[in-house]
Amino acid sequence: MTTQNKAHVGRPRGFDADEALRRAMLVFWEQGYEGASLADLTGAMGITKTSMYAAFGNKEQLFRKALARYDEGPASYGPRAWAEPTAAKVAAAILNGAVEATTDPDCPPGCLGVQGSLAAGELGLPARELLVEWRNAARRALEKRFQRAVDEHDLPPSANSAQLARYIMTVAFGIAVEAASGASREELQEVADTALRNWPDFQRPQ
Amino acid sequence: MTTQNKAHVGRPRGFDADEALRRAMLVFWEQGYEGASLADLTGAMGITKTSMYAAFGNKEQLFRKALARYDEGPASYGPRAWAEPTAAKVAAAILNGAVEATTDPDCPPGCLGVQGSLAAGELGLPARELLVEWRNAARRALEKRFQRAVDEHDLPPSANSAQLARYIMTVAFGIAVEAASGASREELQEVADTALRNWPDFQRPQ
DNA sequence: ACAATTCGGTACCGATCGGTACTGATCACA
DNA sequence: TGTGATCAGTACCGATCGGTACCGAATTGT
Repeated sequence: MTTQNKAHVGRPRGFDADEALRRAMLVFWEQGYEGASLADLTGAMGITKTSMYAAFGNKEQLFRKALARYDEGPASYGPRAWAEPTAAKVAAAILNGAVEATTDPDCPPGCLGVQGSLAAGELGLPARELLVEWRNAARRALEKRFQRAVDEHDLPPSANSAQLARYIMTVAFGIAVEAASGASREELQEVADTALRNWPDFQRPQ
Repeated sequence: MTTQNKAHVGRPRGFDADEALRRAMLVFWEQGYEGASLADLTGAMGITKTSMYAAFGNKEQLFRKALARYDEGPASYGPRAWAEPTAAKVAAAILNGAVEATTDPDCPPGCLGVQGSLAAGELGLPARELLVEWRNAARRALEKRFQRAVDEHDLPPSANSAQLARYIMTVAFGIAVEAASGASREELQEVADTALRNWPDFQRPQ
């Protein structure tokens, strides 16, 4: 029923569930939730439809687990960024991480959390709402980190943590769109550097 | 065969092709190319499947025409922005226009050129590539406008028109993603204002 | 050895996909 | 008023959609 080991009765699983999930993640990443058929998924996972249903539940739950896997892997730069000592370094780590992750030659260009399901028909609505929440959760976490920086006098008292977080996330998501449009890592790194020049510390008085 | 008037023989069309195309555009905008079924489209257009095929060709051509309609309507702020007298005003018009268009209460949130097809399966590849080209064409037009500003000494000689254009387009596309995530017009206007503060004229010497 | 249990695979489910042949009604032109 | 062209609609096409029942084979604890 789950991917967890349970009682040791019966025939053991004949495939690597983690590796299969990783491959499913790549298919969702490249083709989106609605664009990835079960035939595409199970073909890439190297298992049959029945094995997929037994191991992961159904397509929607497979997508949820693939997104969790994405969080632990390609998107893990996010939590690492929040641990940076200063808000400026946090912002730089987010954008640099976004550039790297969206242009990783071993993965599809772009971001699963963006292109996995940005618009969807009726059947794809749960996946779309899952990603909306995923993106907003990331933004709220960044806002929280920036607010802490204000409280610690790392950012000036005039800084608006919600506004800064939304700006950084907007650039990060825009980088993901540009990567999906074929932009290179170098080109997107310039975008990230340009965006980071617009930081409160560097800002001239209005 | 086309939406144009031709010879005046036979029974005339019984529906407004322009209005039908507008409604199809809204469906593609909200549900994406793959998420919009022919039943969804023809239902919203108020016509039958045969009428749609006779008037627009097929689903892919309907999408192309819906995108052209999007260019003439909701995305028409782009060419208007390029006509602004200075590069700074061009950039502001682009981002302000993006904020308005992606949060128009009469249209789905976000941008058809982004969420219409950012990732796709095999059947949706033509639509995806069409939008990749659409986004890159917009960026190249903006780059051209900025290069003209450099030539006219509106922008400093050190300005990199390609880099600036990609930065502005990245923010615009990020705004579209944020709008699709539920961000309000006011919140996104702050993002646009923040991004515009990062303009060469305002930049402190490095 | 036996029984319990889970495996992976085939075959199939009803529904929907994009697309089309055909039909009878409806119009413009002569 | 013919007459021919085009309309909108019904019915249907093969293929694929996500999902499931059932199967013999394989591996476990007893």
